[in-house]
Amino acid sequence: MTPSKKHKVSSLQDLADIAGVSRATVSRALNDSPLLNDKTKKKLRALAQEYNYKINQQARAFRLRRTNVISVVFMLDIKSNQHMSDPFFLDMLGGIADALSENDYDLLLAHGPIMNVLDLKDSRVMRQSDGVLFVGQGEQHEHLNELAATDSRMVVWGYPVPEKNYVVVGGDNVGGGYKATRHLLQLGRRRIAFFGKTNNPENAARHQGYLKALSEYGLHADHQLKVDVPFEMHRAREVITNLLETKVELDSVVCISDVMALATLSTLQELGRRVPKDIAVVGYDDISLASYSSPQLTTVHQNIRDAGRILVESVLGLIKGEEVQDTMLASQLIVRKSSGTNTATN
Amino acid sequence: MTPSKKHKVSSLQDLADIAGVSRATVSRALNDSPLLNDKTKKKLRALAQEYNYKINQQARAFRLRRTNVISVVFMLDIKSNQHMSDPFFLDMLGGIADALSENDYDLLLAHGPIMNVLDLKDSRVMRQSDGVLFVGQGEQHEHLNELAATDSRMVVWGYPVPEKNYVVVGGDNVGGGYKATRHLLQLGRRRIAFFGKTNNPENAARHQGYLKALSEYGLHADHQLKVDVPFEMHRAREVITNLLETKVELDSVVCISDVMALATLSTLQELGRRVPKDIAVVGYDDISLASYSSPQLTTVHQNIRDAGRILVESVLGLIKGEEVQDTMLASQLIVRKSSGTNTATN
DNA sequence: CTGGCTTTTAGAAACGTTTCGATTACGCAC
DNA sequence: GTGCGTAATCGAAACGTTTCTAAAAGCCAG
Repeated sequence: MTPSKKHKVSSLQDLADIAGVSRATVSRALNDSPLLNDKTKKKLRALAQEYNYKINQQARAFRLRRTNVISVVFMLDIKSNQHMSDPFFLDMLGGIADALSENDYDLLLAHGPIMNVLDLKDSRVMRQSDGVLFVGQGEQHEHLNELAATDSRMVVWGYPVPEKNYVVVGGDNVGGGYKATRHLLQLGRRRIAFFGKTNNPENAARHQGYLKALSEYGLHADHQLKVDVPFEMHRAREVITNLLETKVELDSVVCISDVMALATLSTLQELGRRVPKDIAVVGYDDISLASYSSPQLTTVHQNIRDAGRILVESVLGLIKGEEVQDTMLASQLIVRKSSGTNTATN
Repeated sequence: MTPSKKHKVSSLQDLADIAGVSRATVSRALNDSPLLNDKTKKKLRALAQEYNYKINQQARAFRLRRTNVISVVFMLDIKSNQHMSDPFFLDMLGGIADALSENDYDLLLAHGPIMNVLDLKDSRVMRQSDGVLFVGQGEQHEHLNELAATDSRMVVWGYPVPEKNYVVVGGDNVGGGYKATRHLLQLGRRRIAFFGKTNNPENAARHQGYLKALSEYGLHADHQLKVDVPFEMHRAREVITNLLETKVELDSVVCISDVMALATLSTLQELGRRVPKDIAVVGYDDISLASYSSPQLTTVHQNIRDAGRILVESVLGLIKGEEVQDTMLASQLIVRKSSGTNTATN
């Protein structure tokens, strides 16, 4: 039933011996070289199939100096205790993984937290793969820049800071922050808080969008309304509780991520505030769990599948030696009401 | 400032030439071979450092027939539209990644959904790595068994079904399902539903625990209360809404996962049921977002970090040729009340 | 100083692939 | 049938490592 395995075939040479050709010929047949005529190719491929011969990938990688592997590094914010369990990362990872596999590349995961990106410089992560994708910049823009100086086959998900010399793919963070804030303003809210650290370029850009919307409405930012809410649930709860106790006036919140928005939502409800009646909450990322909360979360959506595809295309482009441009993906506000009906606006 | 790079050193031979020794000696120095005396080792290592020489991992992998890479495959349930964004997977992935990096291994991610595990047989995923971890069995126990017949360096997270011939690490699913259900029974609930498909061994075991608890209280299961709730939010909503409209009596729910529990929670609240007063909900997995809901979710916790560590230890054991036993990790019920105080019970 | 032992280093082969330059086979015109 | 140009295949080298076997060096007793 299974193909006969008369001999144990474990190298091109074995197969060549059986076929009575040289191993160069077999190699060419399997790599579809134009130097071989079709009949020979077909014959040899059939033979390979019959003997269940599979090429030795290690030997191939060695010889070709190419692994067909891309590393992915997640830049977590350690200080504010963001851990990898933010579903946004998983969505991103899935998008990247799909795009890679479509291009016949594998994904090597470098798990954080990474204190200093430069430590990666000579690690297997960098040298065992053909290119690297960084998800997020954290506070390490300078280090990333330095790394890019020696190894150019890297692409970063984040925000294009001015003096960078690496390729960036990112969402429209300014626009996203702006739309989220404008939405609240249009609903008549005026005391809009901003929750989350702005210690990395992406978040800073979102905050910039927030400021822009405020100023369009002739408001200026109240520094009491900008709060560094940590990612850890119980600490977030603490901070928010404190804030409300200080009697700072507050009718809505723009959050740096959906996870933070969900923490906020839960805390507010426990403290007896009605959401969105007393305090409205807007998130960022549109993780699938954002629609699982009650009320469902209004949030800023970025197309993560596109992001993954473009990140992959960009790094593969670099590998091929192409000129690669930065990309900015659109951000879209998803307005959800507790009724369960979804609307998208711009 | 940086170490002088007089020559470009790109192989052992180059370094050997500089040092005036053979490349065998350099290789031994870097691999800490007992055949070399310490002085020579020290000298050569210093030289390697000075010239910033880094060993060629591809060549090494080729020569040693060992990659120091472990593949991880997530077995998603495609039919019920479970996608990878379940944070449980990310927690698991993080645990595995940490344990691997402690052992100086890298992680190759095989992204699902995989229709048939046997398709992986000759893929790079299997052959480019030293071993494979499967997270979940899905409905593919038979295929996994078949795969294990040809390649024994695999470990599966799941439930030890009787005729298996692969190593299994898993939580105490029967116990978990039992504790969740008993908790509700102790609170006086009697009409306890079970939400989720039992088409894979893990979930089936949880359901078995559910039945066990019921029978201890002299109840037998009402088939109307066992509901195949899909993972997709809007479909879950539909199914739950339908269930409630049929006027089936119902005072609580045991869910197959936290994600499903969150969907249930949200739907019930939108339909005007009070949770937990009218209907209590218990989840499974203890994802970090389980404490972000309102009310916070009571759930069954499994120590994912331990799980990752044991999975990794098991597969590395297999690689070393050791005899590896199955492992079952304890499950712990985490009781959360909306007050925000957490309690653990057994 | 020599012989024999142990410790240290060298030389060479091997892993399986791709590819360059060389050789053979083929088809066609004369 | 010979010569020639082109198409198809072959042989050998190379990639960088590890490790086996052999050789050299060092040490000590006599």
